[in-house]
Amino acid sequence: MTKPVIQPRPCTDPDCRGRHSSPERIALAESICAGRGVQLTKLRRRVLELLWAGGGPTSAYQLIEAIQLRDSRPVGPPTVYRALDFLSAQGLVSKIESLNAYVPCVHPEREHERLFFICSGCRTSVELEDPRIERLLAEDAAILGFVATRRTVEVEGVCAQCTEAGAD
Amino acid sequence: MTKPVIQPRPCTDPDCRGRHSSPERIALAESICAGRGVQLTKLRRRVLELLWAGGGPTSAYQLIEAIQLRDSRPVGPPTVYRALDFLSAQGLVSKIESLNAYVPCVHPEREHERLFFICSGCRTSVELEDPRIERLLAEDAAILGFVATRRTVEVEGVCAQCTEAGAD
DNA sequence: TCGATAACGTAATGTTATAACGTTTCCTAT
DNA sequence: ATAGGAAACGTTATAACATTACGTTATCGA
Repeated sequence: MTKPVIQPRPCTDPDCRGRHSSPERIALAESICAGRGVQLTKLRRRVLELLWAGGGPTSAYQLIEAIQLRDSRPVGPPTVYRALDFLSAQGLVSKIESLNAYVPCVHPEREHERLFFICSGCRTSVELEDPRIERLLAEDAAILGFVATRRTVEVEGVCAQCTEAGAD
Repeated sequence: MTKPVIQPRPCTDPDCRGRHSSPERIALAESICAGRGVQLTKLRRRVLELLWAGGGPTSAYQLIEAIQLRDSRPVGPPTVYRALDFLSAQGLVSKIESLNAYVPCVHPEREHERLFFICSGCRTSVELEDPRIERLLAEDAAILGFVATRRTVEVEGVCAQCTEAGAD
């Protein structure tokens, strides 16, 4: 009886809305890092796991707490921020600027800019890709003669479930 | 010999890129607040002036310093943050989330969402309106059943002048 | 001019992020 | 196997951003 091996695979559903198992996404991160010759160290992996476990945008200091709880050892802010920097650089994590919090990226394998819908009711976020918006932003940038390096698109509001569940 | 009176007037150029005199924009803010029956107090006005004078996204603590310099009196963070809250609520100021800094809004008279192009070379920002992007975001939100209350669209990069002036 | 409300002052504190520097780990070439 | 170097991590301190709580002053309508 062998443990079932988790196979990373690219997601081809443009409308999946982030519905993936986190072990599978971690495995995908492993394989992406291996392919690039960069190290997904124990700490970096732990941070990524905690972000997946978080169930929503998680602050750096929440991660610090969580690591201390789970690994029974103290970690300083720089340690966690470095891990977040690495994961961001690899496209495995995004910062939600309007919350000063971090989320795991659902589709690190895709080379797309992401937009986020953030529910103020249940404190969750949904990641989306919309090439049309990317294109318009690129167009506007071109008109200004502006060379874009990073995009932040965040929409705050109330998700369908929270709207149903009653006024917020 | 009378001092020329500055008349606030709506801007009809969709492509003005923020080219307005700041006294004229302050006058416009006055008239908007008067029309709404809210007070653009001395402090709030001073904060707005400083943002116009800043020449780019300005942090709350830079504003605190600037007020102390200019008015020779101490102000605490809450004082400035309250003024920023008021100005934001009136659509006179926007926060640049990716910089934790604030900019005066060029077109408070228009009821549009704004997008910002932020140059990492000269530390300036350009405000733009793009109804097409607004529309796509609304469309995506509708698909998710998401009720949007606030949008943040920020593009970081290098502006035309800085690109010309040499690599950044 | 009284009372209510909005605006502001002040002290303390909470939250987010980075600088600076030393130690460990890991890989590579010999 | 091992010396050298780079990458990753640990630790302390501090910088930067933001809010809570509470008291005082200003403003405005009845």
